[in-house]
Amino acid sequence: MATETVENYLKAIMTLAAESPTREATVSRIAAVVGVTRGTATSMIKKLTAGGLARAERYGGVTLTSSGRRAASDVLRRHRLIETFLVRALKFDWSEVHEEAERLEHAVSPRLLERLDEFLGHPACDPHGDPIPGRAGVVIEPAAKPLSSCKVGAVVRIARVIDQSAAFLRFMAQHGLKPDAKAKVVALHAPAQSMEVEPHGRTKLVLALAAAEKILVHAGR
Amino acid sequence: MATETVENYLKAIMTLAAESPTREATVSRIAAVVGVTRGTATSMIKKLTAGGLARAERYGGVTLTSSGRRAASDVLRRHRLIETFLVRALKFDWSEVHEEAERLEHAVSPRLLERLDEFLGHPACDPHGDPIPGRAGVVIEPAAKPLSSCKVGAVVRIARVIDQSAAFLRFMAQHGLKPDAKAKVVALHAPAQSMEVEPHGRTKLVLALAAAEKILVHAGR
DNA sequence: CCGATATGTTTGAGTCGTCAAACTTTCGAC
DNA sequence: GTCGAAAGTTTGACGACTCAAACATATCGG
Repeated sequence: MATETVENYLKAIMTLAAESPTREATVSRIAAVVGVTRGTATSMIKKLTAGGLARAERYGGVTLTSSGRRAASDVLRRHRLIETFLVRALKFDWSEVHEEAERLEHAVSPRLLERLDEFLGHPACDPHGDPIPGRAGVVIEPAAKPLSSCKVGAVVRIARVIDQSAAFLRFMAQHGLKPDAKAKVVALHAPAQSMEVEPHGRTKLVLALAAAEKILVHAGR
Repeated sequence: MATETVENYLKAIMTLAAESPTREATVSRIAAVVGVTRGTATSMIKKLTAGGLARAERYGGVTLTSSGRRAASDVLRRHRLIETFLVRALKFDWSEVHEEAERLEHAVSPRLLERLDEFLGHPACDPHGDPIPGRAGVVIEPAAKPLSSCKVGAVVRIARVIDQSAAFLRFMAQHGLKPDAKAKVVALHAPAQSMEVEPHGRTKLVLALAAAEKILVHAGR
């Protein structure tokens, strides 16, 4: 079994890869996500490659091997099932659960995890709309595009919230912007790098495009 | 915040002290409970005393200071609330929860812990009958005596099961010997170091006195 | 009282994950 | 094209925890 630290690096690499499928994960980004210096990340990545979990060429990007992907999606499965459980069963606010899950994900046994999954009725997504990998490591990434890419007048349904900082999530919830909620793009202010959004049945608000990029949506109807 | 390792040593010292209030915890026993060599335990205990969590005189026993006791009962509180939650909410068998809790106890935040406590209705005891320390670190050890000390004919109510190995707990449950269950001592075989016990409404069984020592009971009625 | 054995301590070494700082390579702006 | 900043790597050190093995002390049976 991979150590807790290794699991965190794997998770970081996989989420970075999912975040922008164009570019591979870089040492700097991995270091930033895990919260260590670049040097530490380099040596840890060396360990991952030695263990057959990742591939990296010198001064190049980092990718997971298939066994690395399997291990990483297992961590993600644990993380997201725990988040779902905390929200659904223990009535946590979705802004609180990320850090809790960050620690718990390394302490749950396979048995406990399956119990949670069953208890929750095998959910497909966590409270932020992130897909929960299956037991076999299969992730179904629902096709969704950033809110920032939507045109004025578009009606959309929130699919997923990428930025999971507590402050951002509280702000989102306050305006009714949770997964499955509907909203309309009412204006775009290119010079100000912002857009105006009206959540269904709520007062409209202004979002920086940088923020709107962290919100994935389905074309609504 | 004490490190996970430190927490485990504190827990070991406190449970050893509670187990036999006559003798102080010894280095060997602590090492055995934590699962390290004596040398390791010695140096760790030195660290505890340096940190003001324990007192130990050279070649003498180990005791917790008041702040050590507070920290230790906090760990115990977490451990036992988690066990209770796993059994009550997630339908785990009481023989399965010890190891789960052993890992989870280091990963729950104070916030999550209070949520659990509330969810469970502030339970006083865990599934094994072990008292759950209060938030302030107060432990109410219910007066109970080992089953092995009971006379023939005594009717008792199970208070607490000290031996928490999965095999022993499964055996106990199989015979209806769980906390609050009633049983009668039907015979004592001193030469064989065993006793015969009849759980209420069940067929009687033979227990080694060493095993009966690990079962605490109230004088029944 | 004495010695064997159990118990406690010290030492030297190893692993894991980390940092700071020096160093190397890459890459984009000019 | 080159030069400087950004990104990646290496090195040496450290803290936390552990072990094995040599050593010191205590204690119990006779």
